[in-house]
Amino acid sequence: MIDPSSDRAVFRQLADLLRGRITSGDLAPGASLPSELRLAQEYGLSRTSVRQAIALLRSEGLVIVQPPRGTFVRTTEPTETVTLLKGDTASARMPTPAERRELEIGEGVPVLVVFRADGSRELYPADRIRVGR
Amino acid sequence: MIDPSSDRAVFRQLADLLRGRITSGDLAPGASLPSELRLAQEYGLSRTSVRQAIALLRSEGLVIVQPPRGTFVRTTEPTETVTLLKGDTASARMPTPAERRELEIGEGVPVLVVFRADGSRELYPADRIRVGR
DNA sequence: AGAGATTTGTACGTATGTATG
DNA sequence: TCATACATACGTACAAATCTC
Repeated sequence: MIDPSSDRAVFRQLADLLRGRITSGDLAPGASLPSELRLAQEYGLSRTSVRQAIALLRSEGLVIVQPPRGTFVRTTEPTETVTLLKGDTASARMPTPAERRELEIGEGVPVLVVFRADGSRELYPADRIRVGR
Repeated sequence: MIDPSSDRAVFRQLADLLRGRITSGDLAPGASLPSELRLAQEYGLSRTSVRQAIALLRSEGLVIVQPPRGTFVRTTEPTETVTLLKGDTASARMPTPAERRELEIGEGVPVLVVFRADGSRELYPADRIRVGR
C-alpha cells in the first residue's frame, strides 16, 4: 500500500490513503483514526512520517486532534447564513492565531470576512457560516 | 527573544516573532526570510523547530516556499468580485490537493465555494476572488 | 559545460513532557 | 497508579533543485 521507493513521499502516500478512507465514508465524521504509533507499526513508518501525514490532513481541515485523546474525523457543523446587503462583499482567508482563539475556529478552518458597505467588517468561522442574499 | 524555559513552545515563539515582522511590514510582501539554517543558528534552535515555525506560517497563508530558492512573504493578489444572485450562497473551506493543483491555489489559501440557486457550484481561490452583490 | 555551494524536502532515530482514561 | 497518546525538541543523513563561479 505504501511504497518507500516511490517518487511520492511516504507521508503523502499515507495522507492520501487516510484521506481516501475519510472521503469514501469508511472513516465517518467523528470516527477516530488509529494512534500514531499504531499507524507507524501498521505501515512500517517512523512516527515522524505519520505525524507529517496527519499534519497535512489537519491543515486540510479533515481531522481534528484532541491530545492526548486521539485524532478524529471532523464533523460538519450546522450552517447559518449571513445575509449580504447591497454593496457588501465577502472573502475568506486563514485566521490569525488571535482570531482562532476568539472565534473558536478549529485547525484548517478559514474565516469568512464580510465587508459591509458602511466600511465595517465582520468575521465568521467558515465551517459554521455561509453568506447569501 | 526566545525563551526555551517558557511554557510556549519555542517553534511557536519563533513563529510569533516572524509573524510580527511580517504584519509590521519589517518583512514586506515578496521579501525573503532567512534560510532555515540561518534562523536555527541565529536563535539557537534545531532546524526541526525552525521548520515547524515556518510550517505554521505556511498554514496561515503568510509565507510561500519555493524550494530550494527560499521562503518569501506572500504578495497580495489583485481581487476580482463574483456576483451573488438571488438564492445563491457561498462558503469557504480548505481545498483538496486536486483542487489546489487545478485552481493553482497556494498553501494556506482557502477556496470560495459558490452555490448557485440552480444547484450548480463554482470554486474560486479565496486570495484572488471575493463575492458581492 | 561543469563543479560546488546553498536551500528546502524527506525520513529516520531518541528523549522527555503532559494530559487523559 | 499506570499505560496510552499526542506535543515538543534535539540530532543525523541524504535527495533534489537552484544558483554561482
